[in-house]
Amino acid sequence: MFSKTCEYAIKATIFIAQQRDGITCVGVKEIAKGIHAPEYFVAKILQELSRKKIVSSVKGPNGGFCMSEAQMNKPVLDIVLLIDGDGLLNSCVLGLEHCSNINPCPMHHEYQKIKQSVRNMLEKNTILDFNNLVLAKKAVLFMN
Amino acid sequence: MFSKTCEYAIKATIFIAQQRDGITCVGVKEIAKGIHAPEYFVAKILQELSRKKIVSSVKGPNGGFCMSEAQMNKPVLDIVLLIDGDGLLNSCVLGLEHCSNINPCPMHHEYQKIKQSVRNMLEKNTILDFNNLVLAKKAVLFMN
DNA sequence: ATAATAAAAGATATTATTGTCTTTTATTAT
DNA sequence: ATAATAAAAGACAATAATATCTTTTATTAT
Repeated sequence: MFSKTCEYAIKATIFIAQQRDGITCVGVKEIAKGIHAPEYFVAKILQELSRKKIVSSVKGPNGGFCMSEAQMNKPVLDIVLLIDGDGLLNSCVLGLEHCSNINPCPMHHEYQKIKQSVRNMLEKNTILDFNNLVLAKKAVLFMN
Repeated sequence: MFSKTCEYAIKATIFIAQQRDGITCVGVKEIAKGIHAPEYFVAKILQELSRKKIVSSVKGPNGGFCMSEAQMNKPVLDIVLLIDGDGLLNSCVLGLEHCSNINPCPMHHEYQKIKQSVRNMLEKNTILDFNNLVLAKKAVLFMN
């Protein structure tokens, strides 16, 4: 479904959103531990997320990553589009170049429904929504 | 969604199913052209499909690949499970090891619905079903 | 029987993804 | 001002996915 990079990106943002004040920073090390992901790799991903303003970053002592309320209220779709592109939502499930309603691949119509429900679920759920589940201990970001 | 290998596998079987008599063989070259896929690569994939009895193969002159009625009536899910495994249907969307209803990742419940509709669509549609669309010229296996 | 055919099997090459390490730059506390 | 900190940037390494080529084996038409 998602690339590993995208999985880490989603989990990292949900983790960062645990600091609700929008000011307190979380370092890469802590994030990597909190989502059981390779530290250097999430560092790279966070660079990209920071460049594209999905998260904010602060250098130096007490630095790290944080998110404003506005950033937390973005749909998870934003992250997916940034990292994996729109392939999941717009590409043909069988890889045809110009698959469409009028010139479809055999799976096109069946797959349209699924695409739509994927888009819908990524659009309607924000990073904050998912973080709320974690804060309420109704969901986790890693396991042993 | 699917790996390239899996996309080719699905398209190749749908293409082979165009020979409805279950006897007439189609060669790799023709299949590769018919689905716009690299010849040697589909050859490899067809080897695996043949080994697992998704398709039948015949060596020598007039040889190639064909499918019996029983084979055509298998759900596309069989191919997906063989090539990509059950990750799409059983793995956690965020990559957690033991994600479940009682110990879920934040996206778990939302994703369950999608997984279910993917499984459903792969289970209820057979290779023959999709081939019917192609025969009826209501769908294509390649584009220019 | 023999030559031609086509898949099976095995080996190799290329590219993309994932993961790691080092150096540089900006910030902050002292 | 300076040293310590932590992200940014760039380079590199390992692995997996995709793609290609060669040799072997089985089959069939002659």
